Order: sequence, then C-alpha cells, then structure tokens
Amino acid sequence: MEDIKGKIPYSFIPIIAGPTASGKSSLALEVCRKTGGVIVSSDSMQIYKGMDIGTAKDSREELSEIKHYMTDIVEPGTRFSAADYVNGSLKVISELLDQGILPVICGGTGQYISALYYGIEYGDDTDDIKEAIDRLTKEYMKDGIDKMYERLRKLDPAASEKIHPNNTRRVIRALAISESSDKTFTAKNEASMTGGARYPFKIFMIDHDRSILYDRINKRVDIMLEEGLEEEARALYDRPDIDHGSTCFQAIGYKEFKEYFEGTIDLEKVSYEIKLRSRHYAKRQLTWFRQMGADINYLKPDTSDKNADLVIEQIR
RNA sequence: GCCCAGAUAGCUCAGUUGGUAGAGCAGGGGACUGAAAAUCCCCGUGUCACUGGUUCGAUUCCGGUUCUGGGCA
Repeated sequence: MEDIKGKIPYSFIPIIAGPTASGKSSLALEVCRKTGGVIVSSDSMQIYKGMDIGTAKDSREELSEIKHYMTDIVEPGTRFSAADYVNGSLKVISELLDQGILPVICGGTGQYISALYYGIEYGDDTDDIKEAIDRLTKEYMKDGIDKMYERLRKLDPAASEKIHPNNTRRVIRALAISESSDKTFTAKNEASMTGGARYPFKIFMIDHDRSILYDRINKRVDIMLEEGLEEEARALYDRPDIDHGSTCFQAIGYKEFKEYFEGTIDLEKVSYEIKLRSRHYAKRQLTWFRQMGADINYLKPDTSDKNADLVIEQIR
C-alpha cells in the first residue's frame, strides 16, 4: 500500500458510498469544500456525457465549483467496464495525490467501490475479453445456456459451482475470461487480489430507515421528471449512432421510456416504473454494502455540513 | 326500491365436486472480480366480509345482513 501521508494531510482517502438518493453527492461536495478536495466518481452511469438528470449528476454549478473526475468521460454507447474504471480512477487518484489534492470518492456502484477498496487488479487484456464476451454471447444465442454452462464446468469447475446456470451473463463472462488466456476465471480472480488495496481507503455510508429512503427515491424521481428527464431520454433514443443494446440503455430513468415512446404506456406508468426500479436497485446496493460488514462506517442522517466534519475527523 | 355480479395475502385475482387455500405483482433476504443502475437465487397463514342454518366438519352449500360494482325503475 502506498503512503499518502507525505502527500496530503490525511491518513485515509474517503469513499462516500450508499444507495441511490441517500445524500452521497451533497456530503461529498461538502467534504470537498472543507478540505480543498475534488470528487472522483464511482458511478457506472454518470460516466456518460449527456445523461445528467436521470443519473442524478451534480448540477452544472456544482461541476464548475468542484472538479469532478470519472464523470462525463465517455459518449453514451461506449463500452466501459469495471476494469476500465479501476484503471482510470487509480491513475486519477495517483495524479491528484502528487498534486497534494484529496480525492473524495463518491458513488453507488458497489462493484467499482469494492474493486478499489480491496485492490482488485484486472490486468490490461480488457479488449481480448470484451471480444470473447461478444463472441460467446452470439454462441449462446445460437446454442443456448446449457452448452455454455457445460463448457464452463469442464474448463473451470469451481466457477461453475459458484455461478447459477440461469445467470447467463455471469456464465458467459466467466467462460470468456477462462477461454481468452491459459488461466481460468477462478485462477485469475485469486491472483487479482494478492496485492491488496493500493491506497488506504475508508468507506462511509449514510444510514436511512428503509421507508425514508424509498420516500426520498420517489420524490427525487418526480423532480427528475419535472426537470425534463423525458426530453433527455428522447434525445438519447433519437441518436442514430447509439445501439439500443448499449450499456447506457440499462440506466434506470431511460429504459423505462422505451414503451412510452412506442406509445404502449403512459407517462404515469413510466414514473411508476422508474420509482419501482430505483427502489429495487437501492435494495441491491444495500445488500452489497451490508456484505462488506465492518468495512463500512455508518453515518446517521444529518446535515451534510455536520456529516462532512465527521468524515474529515475520521480520515485524519 | 328491484334485479344481477362480486367480497379470499399490502394490490390484482385463481381455487377448494364440503376436509381451514395459491399465483402474479408489491415487500423481505441473498449472490456478485472486464455489461453491475446489469444479471441471478431464495422466502407465501391470510378472522377466505359478517351472521345464522344444514353437516362429523363450511371459506366452499342454503338463508339473512353489510359493503362495492353494474343494470332497471
């Protein structure tokens, strides 16, 4: 692990994590204001340019007030992976530390946060694996999942035992990784964590009652719709250069408009669906962070000002 | 006022030829290493509206009551 004490006056780099609508951004901005830090996003959808309202990106004013990294870095439609995220954000963090600036990691993508926090190294063969995934996805559509699962079972029995056969995505991915080099998915995973975390991180999360969190989600979706989410979604759908199967169309707040644009559902249904899917998502995020156990430092819901002071105190 | 149809899980509804009931959705829990806002797994007892009757036994059959739709006046 690299020592950061010589570069910045803090012992830990804060990660502000938690479910959607829990108040992460506002807290992270406040920590930045008080420390002269900048935000390094850990959000798999805020990386896309032009997807602002639906991904709850910080406002234009906030983006110009506090510098944001790993936000607005690619065009929608671009393929982007957890490996790309880790490689990119580590580079950014390293550069910031060299300049004596505190990086404040903020976002809700558990996979990205865990990868940073536990120091998962993905290597630089990302393009080969992306190709293998594309190839195997086509084979899967032709041959069905049973054949894919059987191939995985032969190549990497340990992985096949851990992955449910219905989980086609993870079956294909594990197979793609195993087939694209002489190491299996399991072997690569084992080797990927030997280095430990690159930096001393400390994770914080605001702990709301579930019913209050759901209420915040519902209200925020209403605000997004008032702010023009429909137009933003329409602009995305109308772009001829973006494949509708792209990752960016997985984003909640956009995919729910598909049927509306096709005229099969009304706006009220869209609103209902966005709220519902956001709640489901928040639940999954909570499961992810809960599983990290004592590595999460919980904060009581309070003003961003007060919680920022608590965070700063704990990273000294 | 009369006629018809309903009343079963938080919601929408199945069902029980009479032996106290089950789907979808919601909700809860879990998994997760190159698409992760994705993908996947597990979890179903509720005065079967109320009240009499028939019956060994009624949520089920019969009567009454209340409520909700729809129709006729």
